[in-house]
Amino acid sequence: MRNRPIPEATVARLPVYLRALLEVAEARGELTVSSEELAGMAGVNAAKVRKDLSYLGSYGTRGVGYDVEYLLYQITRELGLTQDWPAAIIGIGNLGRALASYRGFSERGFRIAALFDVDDGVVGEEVGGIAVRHLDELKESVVDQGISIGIIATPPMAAQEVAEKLVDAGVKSILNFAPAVVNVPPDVSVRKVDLSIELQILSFYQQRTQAIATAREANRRLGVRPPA
Amino acid sequence: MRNRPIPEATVARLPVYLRALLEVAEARGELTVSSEELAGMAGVNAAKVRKDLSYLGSYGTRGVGYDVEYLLYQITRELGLTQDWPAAIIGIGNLGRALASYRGFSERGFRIAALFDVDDGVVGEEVGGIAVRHLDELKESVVDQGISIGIIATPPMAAQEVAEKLVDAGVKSILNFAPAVVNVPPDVSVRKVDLSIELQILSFYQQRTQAIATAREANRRLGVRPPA
DNA sequence: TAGATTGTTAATCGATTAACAATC
DNA sequence: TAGATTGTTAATCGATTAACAATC
Repeated sequence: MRNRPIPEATVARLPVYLRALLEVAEARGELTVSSEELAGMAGVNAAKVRKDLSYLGSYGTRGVGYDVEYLLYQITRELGLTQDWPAAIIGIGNLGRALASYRGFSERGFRIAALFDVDDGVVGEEVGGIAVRHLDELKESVVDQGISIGIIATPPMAAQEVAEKLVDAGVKSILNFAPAVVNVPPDVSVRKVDLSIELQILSFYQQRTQAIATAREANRRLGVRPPA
Repeated sequence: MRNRPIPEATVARLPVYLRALLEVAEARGELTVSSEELAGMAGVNAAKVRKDLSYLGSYGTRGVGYDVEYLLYQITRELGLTQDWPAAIIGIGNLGRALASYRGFSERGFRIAALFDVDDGVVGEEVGGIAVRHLDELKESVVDQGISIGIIATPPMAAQEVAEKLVDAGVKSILNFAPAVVNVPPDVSVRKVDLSIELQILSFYQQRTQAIATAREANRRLGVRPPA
């Protein structure tokens, strides 16, 4: 099934399959991989893997599996990773610094091309081999360096303003680490990573787990047996 | 509607409403807030807000809206944020350090209670006011300090082993920053934050945006008019 | 009462999954 | 051919949304 828009849920899993395939390719020996194996590595079930991959086209062989190299290439291409998307980080605080020196980005083919801040104590400093520039130079830098991804690592108050500057400079993809919702035109993609929210969601499930454990303990004391 | 399990999608949005409500409460003046306002701040639609909040119980007043303070309390309680869930970070590299000194956690009520690494060059060092201990002391520390959340910030190779140690120590909630899938028993919750995967997904949408722009440009040149 | 806004229903949409025919 | 595994169908499930009666 070609040329149908790929579901969002599938897009979100493609990078997971990609990583699993890279692992298989590294381990060598195996030239093909089954949906069952891939599912195990990705932590999903095999039907989902096959359905997801079917959106890219019919790249498997019945009775055999998927050619590792070929599938790697197809997913890489589908995700747009064959192209260079230089990124800029705005807000060079603790988090911005960690992101700027995060090895994982360059390993996965993403190039941090510029850093920005508004604090004169930070502007000019070199972080991870790149000099921090003033936010006022954002637009110029985006155009000159062909930056296509903006990574917001500012305090929440500044996030919306920075997002607007990025949009004004022509950036169409934003990764937002600031604990704030930013509003952008519909042709701009924003993904939000909020560390505190992740912990808060975890807190909910932790509480639930504990409630279950407490109930079980109460039942045990009362001599209630759980259903077989 | 009480005592129905709250949908996962709703749980994931509660922290967003919480943040919006905190903003409203800070701005004062307004003692109540409508689903419409809340939706605007959270970046969702009003029907979703009302549906989500209805899972917590009927805490709104028709024709008036939601009492800000009361709703704040209910969401806080529902998420388990009235309790103390001490967290430990394992892997004190760049990311681990950033997380250890991340203000957002303490602001949102999460306490980083312990840090662990296996590198003798790092063990003993103090990061964000806490001495890094050796991973071998994990279990002891988890029990002594009542740690209930484990934050994995190790290289991918170590992630599974660390997850098992956490589970063995009795931890039921794990936040995994390592670019690897970890397998845990079904009673343990894992949330995964993968910075590279976020960028890869963004790359897909960036590519799509660009493809659309290119197609539009081609149409323009050919004199094709978009449908009104 | 008139206006505002919730809580809930029901329709719709999208994602998941088991099952199996197709086919290597 | 027999065994293995894909690709696709169809059933099911869960999430979203518009609409509106209930009610402040």
